Amino acid sequence: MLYIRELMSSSKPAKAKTQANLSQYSQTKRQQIVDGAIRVFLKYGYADTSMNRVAEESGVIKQTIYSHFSDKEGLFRAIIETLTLEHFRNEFGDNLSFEESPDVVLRRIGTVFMQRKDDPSYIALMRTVIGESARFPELARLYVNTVIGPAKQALSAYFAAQKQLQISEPEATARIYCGSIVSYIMTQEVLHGNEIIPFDSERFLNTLIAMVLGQKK
Amino acid sequence: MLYIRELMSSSKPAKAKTQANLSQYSQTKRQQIVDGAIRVFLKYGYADTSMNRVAEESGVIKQTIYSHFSDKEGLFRAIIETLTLEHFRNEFGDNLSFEESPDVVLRRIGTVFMQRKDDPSYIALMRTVIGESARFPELARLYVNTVIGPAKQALSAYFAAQKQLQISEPEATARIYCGSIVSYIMTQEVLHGNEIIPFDSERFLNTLIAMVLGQKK
DNA sequence: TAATTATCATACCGTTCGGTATGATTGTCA
DNA sequence: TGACAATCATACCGAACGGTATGATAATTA
Repeated sequence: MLYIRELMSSSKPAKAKTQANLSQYSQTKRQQIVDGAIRVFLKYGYADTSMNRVAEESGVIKQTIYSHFSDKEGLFRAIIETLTLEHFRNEFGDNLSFEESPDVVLRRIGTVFMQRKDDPSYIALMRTVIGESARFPELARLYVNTVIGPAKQALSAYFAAQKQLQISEPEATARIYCGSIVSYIMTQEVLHGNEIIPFDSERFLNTLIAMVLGQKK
Repeated sequence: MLYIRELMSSSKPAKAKTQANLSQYSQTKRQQIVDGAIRVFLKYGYADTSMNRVAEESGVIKQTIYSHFSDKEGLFRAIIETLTLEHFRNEFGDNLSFEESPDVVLRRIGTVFMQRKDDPSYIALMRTVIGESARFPELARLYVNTVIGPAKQALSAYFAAQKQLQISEPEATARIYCGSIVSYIMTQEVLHGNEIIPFDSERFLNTLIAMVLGQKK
């Protein structure tokens, strides 16, 4: 009953105790738990999520959760790690072409980025990671390392490579570009500023792109 | 025992029941509660703050809290409202001079803004308002209305007035300017990115200012 | 000073929490 | 099919929660 949780910690591919996987029956249950926990944790935050509610939402009994995860913290960490890694996969897929003209590239990655504002799970993840960044600083750092860092790095390298743009501070420029969009989403969606101080997202993007492309050395 | 809480709701100046204020003795206790509650709520968030802990931190008995505030939610709302209004007072004090040259003005407000990254209570307030923005959307909207809105509006008006800058989108530009700095603080301080992806704040500001001043029409 | 009012100390209420125990039931696989 | 592992149902544990009751003490005000 205990060795399951060893296999699952940080979702390593299993260590071949008897066979490869405790396939299907158990894995399915684990996925149910993860799916349900994602919904509940992202909706209510860590402190206000009860394990009873997770069990209910997952369609699983509480003991089953504790046979897959050590405790509430372990489950929460696993959930946030999973979501963070998923976001990494999607962030700057293959949008950073060095051959197309910069305005096309900047607009495409800006648009893709901006689309996240309509994804409730993205909004909820931002809120949760930030909201729990005092209690779970290591999860915040994971997010920085996995999502923000690589995105910033990739865009920074792009700016540095596009000599005709004459960008003397590629990293700062990359931070400004991404940060502006993040802040826009934060204000309009996370903080519900939508109806209070509305502003068209395309118009915002246009200004931002013009600013980056038009800056003097 | 009940009329105290009426007087205090939203800190209106009292309705002259017998006299003006229940001066000192009671007011002092209320301030103790608010001060203690600020520390506790900002540190642990709403759900993980217990009224016992607030009482302990405030040096006051639990019943005293409930004679000044209706319940835990009422206390939390009062605390966040207080802090939000305080931030409004300080945000763009008198830094938006229309007579000095734009680079001086932009640098000054940028520097003042950026200094907030070293203020733990500012960091904690950001974290709390965002973290609780699902449970307390009206507090998030209050923050937008009171802090973000006016700041954005003032800077936007400034950009519109400085014709020589040829800024065709003053509001978007104001959002980019403030949003970049907020995002910088968010990444570096709130999410503990300081040691992971360090970047000098002055260098960041220099790039941002140059970008805004140097943008083409 | 006398009466009023707020705070104190302490104990309590019902509920929910994270986590566990027990034993029956179901799925997996040799 | 039989043996074993995992999930189920249910009940329970001690602790902590938000909030209240009671009665004594200290501060305010008339």
